[in-house]
Amino acid sequence: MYDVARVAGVSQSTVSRALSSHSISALVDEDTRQRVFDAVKQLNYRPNRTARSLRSQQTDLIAVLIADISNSFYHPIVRTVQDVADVHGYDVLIANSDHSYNKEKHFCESILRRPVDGIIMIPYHLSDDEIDQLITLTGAQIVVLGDHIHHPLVDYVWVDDEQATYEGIIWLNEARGHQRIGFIGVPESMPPGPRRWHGYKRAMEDLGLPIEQDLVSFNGDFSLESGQRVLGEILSSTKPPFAVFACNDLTAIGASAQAKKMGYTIPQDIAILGFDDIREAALVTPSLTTIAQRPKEIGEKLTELLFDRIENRVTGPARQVQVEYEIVIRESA
Amino acid sequence: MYDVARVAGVSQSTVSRALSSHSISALVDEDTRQRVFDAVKQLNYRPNRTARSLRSQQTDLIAVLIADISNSFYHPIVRTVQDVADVHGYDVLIANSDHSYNKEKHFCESILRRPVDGIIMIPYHLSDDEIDQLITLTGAQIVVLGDHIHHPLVDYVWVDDEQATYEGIIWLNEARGHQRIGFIGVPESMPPGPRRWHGYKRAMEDLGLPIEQDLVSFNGDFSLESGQRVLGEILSSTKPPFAVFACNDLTAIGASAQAKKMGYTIPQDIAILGFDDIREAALVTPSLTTIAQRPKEIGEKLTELLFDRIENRVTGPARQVQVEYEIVIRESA
DNA sequence: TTGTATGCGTTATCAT
DNA sequence: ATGATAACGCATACAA
Repeated sequence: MYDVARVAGVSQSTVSRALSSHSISALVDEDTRQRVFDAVKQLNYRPNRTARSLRSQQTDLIAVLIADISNSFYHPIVRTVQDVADVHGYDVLIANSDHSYNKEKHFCESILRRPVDGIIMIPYHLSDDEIDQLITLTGAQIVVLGDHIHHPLVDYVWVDDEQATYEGIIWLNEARGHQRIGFIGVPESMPPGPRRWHGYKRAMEDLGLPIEQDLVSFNGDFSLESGQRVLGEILSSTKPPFAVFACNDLTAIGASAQAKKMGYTIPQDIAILGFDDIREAALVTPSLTTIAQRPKEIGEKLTELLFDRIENRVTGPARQVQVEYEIVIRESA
Repeated sequence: MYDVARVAGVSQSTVSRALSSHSISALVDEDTRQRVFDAVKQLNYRPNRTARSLRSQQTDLIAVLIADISNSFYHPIVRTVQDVADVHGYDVLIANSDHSYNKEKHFCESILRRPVDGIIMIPYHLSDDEIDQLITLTGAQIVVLGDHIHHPLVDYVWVDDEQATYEGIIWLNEARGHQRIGFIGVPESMPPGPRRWHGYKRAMEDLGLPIEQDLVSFNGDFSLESGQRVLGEILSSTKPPFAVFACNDLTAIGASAQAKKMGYTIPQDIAILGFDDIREAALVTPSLTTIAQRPKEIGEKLTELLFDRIENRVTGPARQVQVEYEIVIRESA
């Protein structure tokens, strides 16, 4: 910057002013600005973001915490975040939580050392208090996907997956005639799991259907492998025909593969309903009937909410944005 | 740091020394170090990485440039990079090039503004000169996947996909008896494309088989959609039976879907051979016969090479690491 | 409108 | 072994 200043025949602070985009015009003479720009070009000068960050306490960096980069559900979300962030001149840090509370805490530690301007978390196990601490300690804006948070400054995007699951189960009964409907879930500590479980339970109650213990499991972990394993466990204690709702598509696809491997026909012997509508859902055979989320829209909303706050367009209380879902009927149920 | 110094009853510079990990022991008295650590704990102090970066010219940040986060081929690679980087205390920036030269240049621009300690590029279109410039301008270490670079300081990991493709084509003929073998490729500007094309051509020559123009296309772009489109184009100008090699699995899966949609049977009417062995390859029906790469190993090697240099264990001339491939025989060919 | 001077939180050089 | 002190490259309060 000093070099630029020398070439342009001005002081370093004038260069700084000329280059700082937010203080548009007014602060520096048009003629001076031009000289500075010429010098910048001539010297091929680039501002150093590290120095700028140190001084301005702003990093032009956002972090995205997802469960796992290899779960396709997150791709359209992350990709949208990356693209929008890029337009705003921001870079994107991506970390995986593997649905683990410990890794989320680890993530917070990282963020404490390398402050970012904004954080997007999907999903998250942190308590309101922990989120609050993260905010006050780092000064970052936070937006999340999910509705189990109530912090005055944390905007969230949410999908009513309790109701979505409810409707899915009702549909399995009313449209497909299933009486025996199972549930492949995850431990209570994995956020969207319990909500979907409640939707299932409510639906079964409203339908007057018994919940068969043999058809219910919380041993999944959102992975394809866990779907295979859990369906195997179920089949070792009870026999088809039945239908089963899997907490996400990866699990559903695993369950489907396992059922096929054990010689059962889908959906005749075992009907399977998933959740998410990831790309693979349409690719597998039989293709997966599932409750579709709209990840691109989710990504857009999250990023919008975040930049609204990062760029100070919004300072008021937490906002909520709901994104729709829909049942996509394919072959597995 | 000043607060810590006050509590520990030492000077700020002593705190710095006590905390700087590379200057192990020796520099500061064990007793003093302990007092500092206690103070750090008591005050819940965290070093500020931005300030550290400004001073040390080291960012503890690496960037990974991939084509597209939604292509599963990259997931195990990226995930490995993230995990290893985390162990080293590094954060990972991820950017998408969409196989576009312009976006790669854009990426370089970003990196120029926000220096990183290391860069992993897969794939890349940049010329040796451009890479060289990136290195001298940013001081970053660079490692790449692919062998079309010759820079004295850029280590690379490579898979002999020319030979892999060659063997794949030979296999289609010798093991499966195909005489008519097509090629779904990409424009010459997309790095691994040409290498695979050469492997195909060499195999066809060695087999004494004619290359039918109607069965060859460079209109793909590594996407699923392009596979559908290109196979449609091929089918509009010639009729099965034939076999076709697709430049990557996504394209192969698209082609497979299109063939099925148009009423053809795989592999009887149209046999399909892919490249990569992404997770979906085993999931689709018919499951995809493909040339498997070892993405996890690729990720490990890339990260190893990179940190060897970042952490100054290696300073010599560029190293090359070759990773194996193998044909995975499933149902599509 | 421009320049001077200061400090953001570290690391590193130099004395002591 | 420790403590002053000077950068690192920039943004900004204040003075001119």
